Amino acid sequence: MSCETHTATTLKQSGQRMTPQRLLILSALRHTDSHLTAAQILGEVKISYPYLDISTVYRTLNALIQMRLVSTTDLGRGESRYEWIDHIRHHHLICRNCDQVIQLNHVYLENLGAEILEDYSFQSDIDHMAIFGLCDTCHTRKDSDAKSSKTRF
Amino acid sequence: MSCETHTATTLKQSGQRMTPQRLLILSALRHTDSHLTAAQILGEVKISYPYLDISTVYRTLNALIQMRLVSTTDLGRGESRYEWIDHIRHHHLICRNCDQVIQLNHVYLENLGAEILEDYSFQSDIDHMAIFGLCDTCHTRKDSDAKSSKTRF
DNA sequence: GTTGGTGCAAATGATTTGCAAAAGG
DNA sequence: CCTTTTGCAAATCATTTGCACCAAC
Repeated sequence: MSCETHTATTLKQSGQRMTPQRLLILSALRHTDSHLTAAQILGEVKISYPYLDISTVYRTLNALIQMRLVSTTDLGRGESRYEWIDHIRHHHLICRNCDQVIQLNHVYLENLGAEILEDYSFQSDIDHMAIFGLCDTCHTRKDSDAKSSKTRF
Repeated sequence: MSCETHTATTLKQSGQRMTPQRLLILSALRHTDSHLTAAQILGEVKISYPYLDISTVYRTLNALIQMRLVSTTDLGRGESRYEWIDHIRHHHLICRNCDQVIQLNHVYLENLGAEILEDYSFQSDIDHMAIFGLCDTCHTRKDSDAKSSKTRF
């Protein structure tokens, strides 16, 4: 409840309105511990409210992003994923072979932003990064394939 | 020349062919020091060979990516950019306000890959990352706007 | 009763695919 | 020759937009 109230207030401050559709989209985002695509959110909400349109999902998401209540991550392949900003700060390791997503603790990137700021005067959005690569399983498998497996890093 | 020969050899090893189209696409990628979108490559090559089709560009790029001769970076907004892997290893700081791109020296990410490998057994592709944020100019301007500017990092 | 939000349908823009003709090795 | 690559056109897929109607406040 507190969260909905908070969102409603933030919306109001931006001169926007709280609607049942927005409440449902918001709820879908909060009741998952992973990222969701716009299509997934649509599917989720349609269970209880079948009239929802995908365009409303996008419009709502963009509004929430503007207000910094939701974050987007582009996990490649042209599909963006959306996540409620409420969680512990974390990042993602995404296997480019099996698409597995591993959560990466924030400590690994803690200093990076500070260093970049100091040297480049650039304010990095290192809240929520996506790092691609190969997971252990896929890496091992590729090695045994004994192809031209150059070790990177 | 040496580069084209190298590419031709790599192609041959993968059971693929060297065609004039591929040579032109390759050349377009090598004669720029920045990233190019598929459309930009098409435009570039069309100057000398107007029959080239966008689908050929994509097919060629994917072949080159498979062979690890080209890298892709998704700079957001659904457009991928492609770059010849030949350069000094570097990364990009992209201002989400003015779209300015700053090159980031690789040293800043040197340890990250090693740490992640050690702790998560995940082989990161940290060859070429895109970090979003606000450049100095835009950050300063936003501050003076005196909005809800939370400092991140 | 304004103004902003919604659903619908159609547009957009990047990327992919089916297919017959053309070209590489 | 045999197989891959190409150009073209049409198909996808995610996302956006115009518009008339509807609902917050």
